[in-house]
Amino acid sequence: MRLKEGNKGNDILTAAIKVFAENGYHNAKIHKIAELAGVATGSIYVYYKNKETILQKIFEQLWERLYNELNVISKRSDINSVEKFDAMLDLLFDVFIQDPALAVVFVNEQNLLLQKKPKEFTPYYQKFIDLGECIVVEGINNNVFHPDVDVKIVRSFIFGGLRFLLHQWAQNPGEFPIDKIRQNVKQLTKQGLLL
Amino acid sequence: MRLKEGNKGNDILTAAIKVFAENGYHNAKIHKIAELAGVATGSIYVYYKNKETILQKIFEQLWERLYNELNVISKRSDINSVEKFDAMLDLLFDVFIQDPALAVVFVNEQNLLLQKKPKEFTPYYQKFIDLGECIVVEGINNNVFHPDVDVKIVRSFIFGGLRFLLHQWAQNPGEFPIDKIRQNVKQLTKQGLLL
DNA sequence: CTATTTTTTGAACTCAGATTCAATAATGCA
DNA sequence: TGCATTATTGAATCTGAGTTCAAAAAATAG
Repeated sequence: MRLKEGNKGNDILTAAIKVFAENGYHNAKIHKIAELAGVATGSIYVYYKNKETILQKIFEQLWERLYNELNVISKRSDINSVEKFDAMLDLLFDVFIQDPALAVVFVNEQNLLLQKKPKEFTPYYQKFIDLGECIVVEGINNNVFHPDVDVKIVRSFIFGGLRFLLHQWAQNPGEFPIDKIRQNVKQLTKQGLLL
Repeated sequence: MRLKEGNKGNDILTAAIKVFAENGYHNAKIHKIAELAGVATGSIYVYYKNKETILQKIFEQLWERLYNELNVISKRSDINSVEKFDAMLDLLFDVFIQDPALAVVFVNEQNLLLQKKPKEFTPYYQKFIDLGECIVVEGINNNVFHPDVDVKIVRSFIFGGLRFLLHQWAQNPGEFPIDKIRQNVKQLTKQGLLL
Protein backbone atom coordinates (compact mmCIF):
# COMPACT_ATOMS: atom_id res chain seq x y z
CA MET A 1 0.00 0.00 0.00
CA ARG A 2 1.06 3.51 -0.64
CA LEU A 3 -0.21 6.67 1.09
CA LYS A 4 -0.84 9.97 -0.64
CA GLU A 5 2.01 12.29 0.25
CA GLY A 6 1.43 15.76 1.69
CA ASN A 7 -1.99 17.25 1.14
CA LYS A 8 -2.29 17.59 -2.60
CA GLY A 9 -6.04 18.13 -2.46
CA ASN A 10 -5.49 21.31 -0.48
CA ASP A 11 -2.50 22.41 -2.51
CA ILE A 12 -4.64 22.22 -5.61
CA LEU A 13 -7.42 24.24 -3.98
CA THR A 14 -5.02 26.95 -2.88
CA ALA A 15 -3.43 27.11 -6.30
CA ALA A 16 -6.84 27.20 -7.97
CA ILE A 17 -7.93 30.19 -5.89
CA LYS A 18 -4.84 32.08 -7.04
CA VAL A 19 -5.25 31.19 -10.70
CA PHE A 20 -9.01 31.77 -10.72
CA ALA A 21 -8.43 35.16 -9.12
CA GLU A 22 -5.81 36.19 -11.63
CA ASN A 23 -7.46 35.02 -14.81
CA GLY A 24 -11.10 34.40 -14.01
CA TYR A 25 -12.56 30.92 -13.94
CA HIS A 26 -12.96 30.51 -17.68
CA ASN A 27 -9.50 31.73 -18.57
CA ALA A 28 -7.82 29.71 -15.86
CA LYS A 29 -5.91 26.77 -17.30
CA ILE A 30 -5.87 23.47 -15.45
CA HIS A 31 -2.25 23.01 -16.38
CA LYS A 32 -1.38 26.28 -14.64
CA ILE A 33 -3.19 25.26 -11.47
CA ALA A 34 -1.29 21.97 -11.53
CA GLU A 35 2.00 23.75 -12.02
CA LEU A 36 1.36 26.13 -9.11
CA ALA A 37 0.25 23.26 -6.89
CA GLY A 38 3.35 21.30 -7.82
CA VAL A 39 1.51 18.32 -9.27
CA ALA A 40 0.93 16.89 -12.71
CA THR A 41 -2.09 17.87 -14.76
CA GLY A 42 -3.58 14.43 -14.38
CA SER A 43 -3.38 14.53 -10.60
CA ILE A 44 -6.00 17.25 -10.50
CA TYR A 45 -8.51 14.68 -11.72
CA VAL A 46 -7.57 12.26 -9.00
CA TYR A 47 -8.63 14.80 -6.39
CA TYR A 48 -11.47 16.54 -8.20
CA LYS A 49 -13.96 15.27 -10.73
CA ASN A 50 -13.46 18.28 -12.98
CA LYS A 51 -12.72 21.99 -13.11
CA GLU A 52 -16.14 23.04 -11.87
CA THR A 53 -15.89 20.80 -8.84
CA ILE A 54 -12.82 22.72 -7.72
CA LEU A 55 -14.80 25.95 -7.79
CA GLN A 56 -17.64 24.33 -5.89
CA LYS A 57 -15.25 23.12 -3.22
CA ILE A 58 -13.81 26.60 -2.79
CA PHE A 59 -17.26 28.02 -2.06
CA GLU A 60 -18.19 25.08 0.12
CA GLN A 61 -15.23 25.73 2.40
CA LEU A 62 -15.72 29.50 2.41
CA TRP A 63 -19.38 29.47 3.37
CA GLU A 64 -19.11 26.68 5.86
CA ARG A 65 -16.50 28.68 7.70
CA LEU A 66 -18.41 31.97 7.49
CA TYR A 67 -21.63 30.36 8.63
CA ASN A 68 -20.03 28.67 11.62
CA GLU A 69 -18.38 31.85 12.78
CA LEU A 70 -21.50 33.99 12.31
CA ASN A 71 -23.45 31.38 14.22
CA VAL A 72 -21.21 31.91 17.23
CA ILE A 73 -21.66 35.67 16.96
CA SER A 74 -25.44 35.54 16.66
CA LYS A 75 -25.77 33.37 19.75
CA ARG A 76 -23.75 35.67 22.01
CA SER A 77 -25.78 37.25 24.77
CA ASP A 78 -23.04 39.57 26.02
CA ILE A 79 -23.38 42.00 23.10
CA ASN A 80 -26.34 43.90 21.65
CA SER A 81 -27.72 43.93 18.12
CA VAL A 82 -25.57 46.79 16.89
CA GLU A 83 -22.46 45.09 18.16
CA LYS A 84 -23.51 41.88 16.48
CA PHE A 85 -23.98 43.78 13.25
CA ASP A 86 -20.49 45.21 13.66
CA ALA A 87 -19.08 41.79 14.40
CA MET A 88 -20.66 40.42 11.25
CA LEU A 89 -19.02 43.07 9.12
CA ASP A 90 -15.72 42.44 10.89
CA LEU A 91 -16.02 38.73 10.21
CA LEU A 92 -16.39 39.31 6.48
CA PHE A 93 -13.55 41.77 6.42
CA ASP A 94 -11.26 39.50 8.40
CA VAL A 95 -11.85 36.44 6.25
CA PHE A 96 -11.20 38.24 3.00
CA ILE A 97 -8.28 40.26 4.30
CA GLN A 98 -6.59 36.97 5.11
CA ASP A 99 -6.92 35.89 1.51
CA PRO A 100 -7.38 38.60 -1.11
CA ALA A 101 -7.39 36.09 -3.95
CA LEU A 102 -10.36 34.40 -2.33
CA ALA A 103 -12.14 37.76 -2.23
CA VAL A 104 -11.66 38.16 -5.95
CA VAL A 105 -12.89 34.67 -6.73
CA PHE A 106 -15.88 35.17 -4.48
CA VAL A 107 -16.93 38.37 -6.22
CA ASN A 108 -16.32 37.21 -9.76
CA GLU A 109 -17.46 33.62 -9.75
CA GLN A 110 -20.20 33.17 -7.17
CA ASN A 111 -22.95 34.31 -9.53
CA LEU A 112 -21.66 31.94 -12.19
CA LEU A 113 -22.08 28.92 -9.95
CA LEU A 114 -25.31 30.07 -8.36
CA GLN A 115 -26.87 30.61 -11.78
CA LYS A 116 -25.58 27.43 -13.38
CA LYS A 117 -26.02 24.94 -10.57
CA PRO A 118 -28.24 26.49 -7.91
CA LYS A 119 -29.10 23.08 -6.49
CA GLU A 120 -25.50 22.10 -5.93
CA PHE A 121 -24.44 25.37 -4.35
CA THR A 122 -23.46 24.98 -0.72
CA PRO A 123 -26.41 25.36 1.66
CA TYR A 124 -24.13 27.18 4.09
CA TYR A 125 -24.50 30.26 1.93
CA GLN A 126 -28.24 30.49 2.48
CA LYS A 127 -27.81 29.73 6.16
CA PHE A 128 -25.31 32.56 6.47
CA ILE A 129 -27.64 34.98 4.70
CA ASP A 130 -30.52 33.97 6.96
CA LEU A 131 -28.45 34.55 10.08
CA GLY A 132 -27.44 38.00 8.85
CA GLU A 133 -31.08 38.80 8.31
CA CYS A 134 -31.90 37.69 11.86
CA ILE A 135 -29.38 40.07 13.29
CA VAL A 136 -30.94 43.04 11.51
CA VAL A 137 -34.46 41.94 12.50
CA GLU A 138 -33.31 41.66 16.09
CA GLY A 139 -32.00 45.21 15.84
CA ILE A 140 -35.33 46.44 14.57
CA ASN A 141 -37.21 44.64 17.33
CA ASN A 142 -34.87 46.15 19.90
CA ASN A 143 -35.60 49.62 18.53
CA VAL A 144 -32.04 50.35 17.45
CA PHE A 145 -32.56 50.00 13.69
CA HIS A 146 -35.05 51.81 11.45
CA PRO A 147 -38.23 49.73 11.37
CA ASP A 148 -39.28 50.87 7.92
CA VAL A 149 -36.49 49.26 5.93
CA ASP A 150 -36.96 45.98 4.14
CA VAL A 151 -34.52 43.59 5.72
CA LYS A 152 -33.89 41.58 2.57
CA ILE A 153 -33.19 44.66 0.54
CA VAL A 154 -30.86 46.10 3.16
CA ARG A 155 -29.09 42.80 3.42
CA SER A 156 -28.45 42.62 -0.30
CA PHE A 157 -27.39 46.22 -0.54
CA ILE A 158 -24.81 45.97 2.20
CA PHE A 159 -23.62 42.62 0.95
CA GLY A 160 -23.22 43.94 -2.57
CA GLY A 161 -21.43 47.06 -1.43
CA LEU A 162 -19.03 45.00 0.64
CA ARG A 163 -18.34 42.64 -2.22
CA PHE A 164 -17.48 45.44 -4.56
CA LEU A 165 -15.18 47.15 -2.08
CA LEU A 166 -13.38 43.96 -1.15
CA HIS A 167 -12.90 43.22 -4.80
CA GLN A 168 -11.39 46.64 -5.43
CA TRP A 169 -9.16 46.30 -2.45
CA ALA A 170 -8.02 42.81 -3.37
CA GLN A 171 -7.02 43.89 -6.84
CA ASN A 172 -5.17 46.92 -5.61
CA PRO A 173 -4.47 46.62 -1.89
CA GLY A 174 -2.28 49.70 -1.85
CA GLU A 175 -4.99 52.14 -2.89
CA PHE A 176 -6.89 52.12 0.41
CA PRO A 177 -5.97 50.84 3.83
CA ILE A 178 -8.51 48.14 4.52
CA ASP A 179 -9.24 49.59 7.94
CA LYS A 180 -10.32 52.83 6.39
CA ILE A 181 -12.73 50.86 4.23
CA ARG A 182 -14.00 49.01 7.26
CA GLN A 183 -14.58 52.20 9.17
CA ASN A 184 -16.36 53.91 6.28
CA VAL A 185 -18.65 50.95 5.71
CA LYS A 186 -19.68 50.91 9.33
CA GLN A 187 -20.31 54.64 9.30
CA LEU A 188 -22.28 54.51 6.10
CA THR A 189 -24.44 51.52 6.95
CA LYS A 190 -25.32 52.85 10.36
CA GLN A 191 -25.50 56.63 9.93
CA GLY A 192 -25.82 57.17 6.21
CA LEU A 193 -24.43 60.05 4.26
CA LEU A 194 -26.56 62.87 5.64
CA LEU A 195 -25.41 65.02 8.52
CA MET B 1 -24.53 48.69 -54.90
CA ARG B 2 -26.53 47.04 -52.22
CA LEU B 3 -27.40 48.50 -48.83
CA LYS B 4 -27.56 46.53 -45.60
CA GLU B 5 -31.18 45.85 -44.80
CA GLY B 6 -32.69 46.80 -41.44
CA ASN B 7 -30.23 47.32 -38.62
CA LYS B 8 -28.58 43.97 -38.15
CA GLY B 9 -25.77 45.44 -36.08
CA ASN B 10 -28.27 46.49 -33.45
CA ASP B 11 -30.33 43.33 -33.71
CA ILE B 12 -27.21 41.35 -32.93
CA LEU B 13 -26.39 43.56 -29.96
CA THR B 14 -29.87 43.21 -28.51
CA ALA B 15 -29.82 39.46 -29.00
CA ALA B 16 -26.38 39.22 -27.46
CA ILE B 17 -27.50 41.05 -24.32
CA LYS B 18 -30.29 38.52 -23.89
CA VAL B 19 -28.09 35.49 -24.48
CA PHE B 20 -25.21 36.81 -22.35
CA ALA B 21 -27.68 37.50 -19.53
CA GLU B 22 -29.21 34.04 -19.68
CA ASN B 23 -26.07 31.98 -20.01
CA GLY B 24 -23.17 34.20 -19.05
CA TYR B 25 -20.64 35.38 -21.60
CA HIS B 26 -18.59 32.20 -21.74
CA ASN B 27 -21.55 29.87 -22.08
CA ALA B 28 -23.26 32.02 -24.68
CA LYS B 29 -23.07 30.45 -28.14
CA ILE B 30 -22.59 32.66 -31.16
CA HIS B 31 -25.01 30.51 -33.09
CA LYS B 32 -27.73 31.23 -30.50
CA ILE B 33 -27.15 34.97 -30.71
CA ALA B 34 -27.41 34.71 -34.48
CA GLU B 35 -30.61 32.72 -34.25
CA LEU B 36 -32.21 35.23 -31.87
CA ALA B 37 -31.09 38.14 -34.03
CA GLY B 38 -32.53 36.45 -37.10
CA VAL B 39 -29.25 36.32 -39.01
CA ALA B 40 -26.80 33.62 -40.03
CA THR B 41 -23.83 32.76 -37.84
CA GLY B 42 -21.42 34.24 -40.32
CA SER B 43 -23.19 37.58 -40.36
CA ILE B 44 -22.14 38.22 -36.78
CA TYR B 45 -18.57 38.48 -38.05
CA VAL B 46 -19.53 40.98 -40.69
CA TYR B 47 -20.71 43.35 -37.99
CA TYR B 48 -18.29 42.50 -35.17
CA LYS B 49 -14.71 41.34 -35.22
CA ASN B 50 -15.36 38.61 -32.68
CA LYS B 51 -17.37 37.62 -29.62
CA GLU B 52 -15.47 39.89 -27.26
CA THR B 53 -16.06 42.92 -29.46
CA ILE B 54 -19.80 42.46 -29.02
CA LEU B 55 -19.40 42.62 -25.24
CA GLN B 56 -17.21 45.70 -25.55
CA LYS B 57 -19.81 47.41 -27.70
CA ILE B 58 -22.54 46.69 -25.14
CA PHE B 59 -20.56 48.44 -22.42
CA GLU B 60 -19.56 51.25 -24.72
CA GLN B 61 -23.20 52.09 -25.43
CA LEU B 62 -24.25 51.67 -21.81
CA TRP B 63 -21.64 53.96 -20.31
CA GLU B 64 -21.82 56.56 -23.00
CA ARG B 65 -25.50 56.91 -22.31
CA LEU B 66 -25.12 56.94 -18.53
CA TYR B 67 -22.31 59.46 -18.66
CA ASN B 68 -24.22 61.82 -20.92
CA GLU B 69 -27.30 61.74 -18.75
CA LEU B 70 -25.37 62.18 -15.50
CA ASN B 71 -23.56 65.07 -17.09
CA VAL B 72 -26.85 66.86 -17.60
CA ILE B 73 -27.83 66.20 -13.99
CA SER B 74 -24.54 67.39 -12.53
CA LYS B 75 -24.72 70.66 -14.43
CA ARG B 76 -28.22 71.59 -13.24
CA SER B 77 -28.32 74.63 -11.00
CA ASP B 78 -31.98 74.35 -10.07
CA ILE B 79 -31.44 71.44 -7.67
CA ASN B 80 -29.13 70.96 -4.67
CA SER B 81 -26.53 68.28 -3.99
CA VAL B 82 -28.91 65.89 -2.29
CA GLU B 83 -31.33 66.12 -5.15
CA LYS B 84 -28.52 65.51 -7.59
CA PHE B 85 -27.53 62.46 -5.60
CA ASP B 86 -31.12 61.24 -5.77
CA ALA B 87 -31.27 61.92 -9.48
CA MET B 88 -28.11 59.89 -10.01
CA LEU B 89 -29.60 56.88 -8.25
CA ASP B 90 -32.81 57.33 -10.24
CA LEU B 91 -30.84 57.41 -13.46
CA LEU B 92 -29.21 54.07 -12.71
CA PHE B 93 -32.48 52.53 -11.65
CA ASP B 94 -34.29 53.80 -14.71
CA VAL B 95 -31.74 52.57 -17.21
CA PHE B 96 -31.62 49.08 -15.79
CA ILE B 97 -35.34 48.82 -15.19
CA GLN B 98 -35.80 49.45 -18.88
CA ASP B 99 -33.61 46.48 -19.68
CA PRO B 100 -33.19 43.82 -16.98
CA ALA B 101 -31.03 41.66 -19.22
CA LEU B 102 -28.61 44.54 -19.52
CA ALA B 103 -28.50 44.78 -15.73
CA VAL B 104 -27.49 41.14 -15.50
CA VAL B 105 -24.81 41.47 -18.15
CA PHE B 106 -23.47 44.58 -16.47
CA VAL B 107 -23.14 42.88 -13.09
CA ASN B 108 -21.73 39.62 -14.35
CA GLU B 109 -19.40 40.64 -17.13
CA GLN B 110 -18.04 44.11 -16.45
CA ASN B 111 -15.24 42.82 -14.21
CA LEU B 112 -14.27 40.29 -16.85
CA LEU B 113 -13.68 42.97 -19.44
CA LEU B 114 -12.11 45.45 -17.07
CA GLN B 115 -9.63 42.86 -15.89
CA LYS B 116 -8.80 41.42 -19.29
CA LYS B 117 -8.63 44.55 -21.40
CA PRO B 118 -8.52 47.58 -19.11
CA LYS B 119 -7.08 49.75 -21.87
CA GLU B 120 -9.88 49.02 -24.28
CA PHE B 121 -12.68 49.54 -21.78
CA THR B 122 -14.84 52.51 -22.60
CA PRO B 123 -13.55 55.75 -21.07
CA TYR B 124 -17.14 56.81 -20.43
CA TYR B 125 -17.13 54.49 -17.42
CA GLN B 126 -14.37 56.39 -15.67
CA LYS B 127 -15.98 59.68 -16.62
CA PHE B 128 -19.25 58.57 -15.10
CA ILE B 129 -17.53 57.48 -11.88
CA ASP B 130 -15.72 60.79 -11.65
CA LEU B 131 -18.93 62.73 -12.05
CA GLY B 132 -20.61 60.70 -9.32
CA GLU B 133 -17.71 61.48 -7.05
CA CYS B 134 -18.06 65.18 -7.80
CA ILE B 135 -21.68 65.15 -6.71
CA VAL B 136 -20.79 63.68 -3.32
CA VAL B 137 -17.89 66.09 -2.88
CA GLU B 138 -20.22 68.96 -3.69
CA GLY B 139 -22.57 67.68 -1.00
CA ILE B 140 -19.77 67.63 1.55
CA ASN B 141 -18.68 71.14 0.62
CA ASN B 142 -22.27 72.33 0.95
CA ASN B 143 -22.45 70.82 4.44
CA VAL B 144 -25.19 68.36 3.65
CA PHE B 145 -23.06 65.21 3.63
CA HIS B 146 -20.77 63.83 6.35
CA PRO B 147 -17.32 65.33 5.78
CA ASP B 148 -15.45 62.41 7.33
CA VAL B 149 -16.31 59.80 4.73
CA ASP B 150 -13.91 58.85 1.98
CA VAL B 151 -15.66 59.72 -1.24
CA LYS B 152 -14.08 56.94 -3.26
CA ILE B 153 -15.03 54.33 -0.71
CA VAL B 154 -18.59 55.58 -0.43
CA ARG B 155 -18.86 55.68 -4.16
CA SER B 156 -17.79 52.07 -4.52
CA PHE B 157 -19.95 50.87 -1.69
CA ILE B 158 -23.11 52.40 -3.05
CA PHE B 159 -22.27 51.33 -6.57
CA GLY B 160 -21.65 47.76 -5.45
CA GLY B 161 -24.81 47.63 -3.41
CA LEU B 162 -26.84 48.90 -6.32
CA ARG B 163 -25.31 46.42 -8.70
CA PHE B 164 -26.11 43.53 -6.47
CA LEU B 165 -29.70 44.61 -5.91
CA LEU B 166 -30.32 45.25 -9.58
CA HIS B 167 -28.91 41.87 -10.39
CA GLN B 168 -31.23 40.19 -7.90
CA TRP B 169 -34.18 42.08 -9.19
CA ALA B 170 -33.36 41.36 -12.82
CA GLN B 171 -33.17 37.64 -12.20
CA ASN B 172 -36.37 37.57 -10.24
CA PRO B 173 -38.38 40.73 -10.87
CA GLY B 174 -41.38 39.42 -8.98
CA GLU B 175 -39.67 39.15 -5.61
CA PHE B 176 -39.47 42.88 -4.90
CA PRO B 177 -41.15 45.85 -6.52
CA ILE B 178 -38.31 47.87 -7.92
CA ASP B 179 -39.69 51.04 -6.38
CA LYS B 180 -39.41 49.55 -2.93
CA ILE B 181 -35.77 48.81 -3.68
CA ARG B 182 -35.27 52.34 -4.91
CA GLN B 183 -36.82 53.81 -1.78
CA ASN B 184 -34.80 51.59 0.57
CA VAL B 185 -31.54 52.42 -1.16
CA LYS B 186 -32.19 56.13 -0.84
CA GLN B 187 -33.10 55.77 2.81
CA LEU B 188 -30.09 53.63 3.60
CA THR B 189 -27.52 55.70 1.75
CA LYS B 190 -28.73 58.93 3.26
CA GLN B 191 -29.86 58.03 6.79
CA GLY B 192 -28.28 54.68 7.48
CA LEU B 193 -29.71 51.92 9.58
CA LEU B 194 -29.62 53.55 12.99
CA LEU B 195 -32.61 55.39 14.40
C1' DC C 1 14.31 -8.20 -2.24
C1' DT C 2 10.16 -9.12 -4.75
C1' DA C 3 5.38 -8.73 -5.40
C1' DT C 4 1.44 -6.05 -4.94
C1' DT C 5 -1.06 -2.10 -4.57
C1' DT C 6 -1.79 2.73 -4.91
C1' DT C 7 -0.25 7.22 -6.47
C1' DT C 8 1.45 10.08 -9.88
C1' DT C 9 2.43 11.37 -14.39
C1' DG C 10 1.92 14.01 -18.87
C1' DA C 11 1.42 13.05 -23.67
C1' DA C 12 -2.40 12.08 -26.46
C1' DC C 13 -7.16 12.44 -27.27
C1' DT C 14 -11.54 14.75 -27.81
C1' DC C 15 -14.81 17.82 -28.91
C1' DA C 16 -17.34 21.90 -28.46
C1' DG C 17 -17.75 26.00 -30.40
C1' DA C 18 -15.49 30.32 -32.39
C1' DT C 19 -14.16 31.67 -36.75
C1' DT C 20 -13.59 31.45 -41.84
C1' DC C 21 -14.71 31.66 -46.62
C1' DA C 22 -16.42 30.14 -51.02
C1' DA C 23 -20.88 30.13 -52.73
C1' DT C 24 -25.31 32.46 -53.18
C1' DA C 25 -28.68 36.07 -52.96
C1' DA C 26 -30.11 40.66 -53.13
C1' DT C 27 -29.86 45.28 -54.64
C1' DG C 28 -28.69 49.35 -57.47
C1' DC C 29 -27.49 51.16 -61.87
C1' DA C 30 -26.96 51.59 -66.87
C1' DT D 1 -32.73 43.04 -68.51
C1' DG D 2 -28.05 42.11 -67.32
C1' DC D 3 -23.86 43.50 -64.93
C1' DA D 4 -21.40 44.85 -60.91
C1' DT D 5 -21.11 45.28 -56.26
C1' DT D 6 -22.11 44.25 -51.71
C1' DA D 7 -24.67 41.50 -48.16
C1' DT D 8 -25.72 37.17 -46.42
C1' DT D 9 -25.23 32.47 -45.65
C1' DG D 10 -23.95 28.14 -43.05
C1' DA D 11 -21.20 24.11 -43.67
C1' DA D 12 -16.45 23.14 -43.03
C1' DT D 13 -12.30 24.26 -40.61
C1' DC D 14 -9.46 25.05 -36.87
C1' DT D 15 -8.11 25.66 -32.31
C1' DG D 16 -7.23 25.20 -27.64
C1' DA D 17 -7.98 23.49 -23.38
C1' DG D 18 -10.42 19.98 -20.41
C1' DT D 19 -10.12 15.27 -19.72
C1' DT D 20 -8.42 10.46 -20.12
C1' DC D 21 -5.49 6.55 -19.43
C1' DA D 22 -1.67 3.46 -19.98
C1' DA D 23 2.65 3.49 -18.21
C1' DA D 24 6.02 4.66 -14.46
C1' DA D 25 7.14 5.55 -9.80
C1' DA D 26 6.69 5.15 -4.97
C1' DA D 27 5.38 2.89 -0.89
C1' DT D 28 4.23 -1.07 1.92
C1' DA D 29 3.96 -5.96 3.20
C1' DG D 30 5.61 -10.54 3.38
